Amino acid sequence: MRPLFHPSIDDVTVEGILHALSDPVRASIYARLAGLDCAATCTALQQAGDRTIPKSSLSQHFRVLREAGLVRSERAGVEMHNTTRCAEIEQRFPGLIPAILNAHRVQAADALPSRTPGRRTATAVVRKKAKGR
Amino acid sequence: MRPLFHPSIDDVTVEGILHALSDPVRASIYARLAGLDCAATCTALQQAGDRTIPKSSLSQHFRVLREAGLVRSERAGVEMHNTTRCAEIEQRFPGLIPAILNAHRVQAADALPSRTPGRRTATAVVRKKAKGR
DNA sequence: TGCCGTAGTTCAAGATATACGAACTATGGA
DNA sequence: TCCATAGTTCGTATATCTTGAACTACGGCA
Repeated sequence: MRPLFHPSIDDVTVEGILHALSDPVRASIYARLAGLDCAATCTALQQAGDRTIPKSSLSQHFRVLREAGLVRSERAGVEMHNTTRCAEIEQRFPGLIPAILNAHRVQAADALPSRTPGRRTATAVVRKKAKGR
Repeated sequence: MRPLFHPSIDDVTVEGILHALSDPVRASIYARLAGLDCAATCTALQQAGDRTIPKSSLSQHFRVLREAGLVRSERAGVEMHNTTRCAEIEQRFPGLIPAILNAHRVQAADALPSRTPGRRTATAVVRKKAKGR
């Protein structure tokens, strides 16, 4: 089993962060982790919205978050303790993470009243509309 | 030729925006467009860093930006006039775009002094490091 | 009106990345 | 030593991205 890789804060890129958080599952995981004031195990964050993420996918998602520099994962006995690296990132890219988390909140608040279910990315929506090309 | 699709501002998603801007080429295009106070044609933005983007790729990139709700494209004679939809997005997701653009600036300023060339996403960097697994 | 040049789009196929079940590893008890 | 739990890695099916080649749309000019 490869040891977990955490990039130095100087190697963290905007592209990496945006890519990591452009996935609804990862964004949800990260938002919940950021809302906590303590570490969380992977399985504690296995529910995204209405569905349960398979273990293998969950592991990949955590790897992406970790390699983007967004979370720090440390083995603690049989489980894994995940924490955000908010403070470090705030120092390097001031305001970025709060703005993204806030935007996610706005969108979630927006979607609820009309019961719009599982909105996907703009691209996905368009693809669906334009299917019969 | 399909008419150009622009999502209503209410259909614009955070995921779509982050995904669109998580690509270095698109981020560069968008940043330069946002820095302008007038419309720009596609070819005017064809240089990204040191390389020239092929026309077909450029077209795809503009489609992604457009469908994410980030830019508005209007045909003007033989060419295309592209403008950002900053104001609309600022209203829906306050602070998001400025934070991202600022982060890109920080990163660019960071990379120059040490002449670090064409940094890729964190994932790509890691993949390279871990190639001989 | 027909023809040409320019700007951009669409198509197709190869490269690359993602999702997830099955098999595996690491750790802590009993 | 054996088992259960938490997570990782592998393999493969699927989706997305990149880009050259072919195409469309428009304007200008003879």
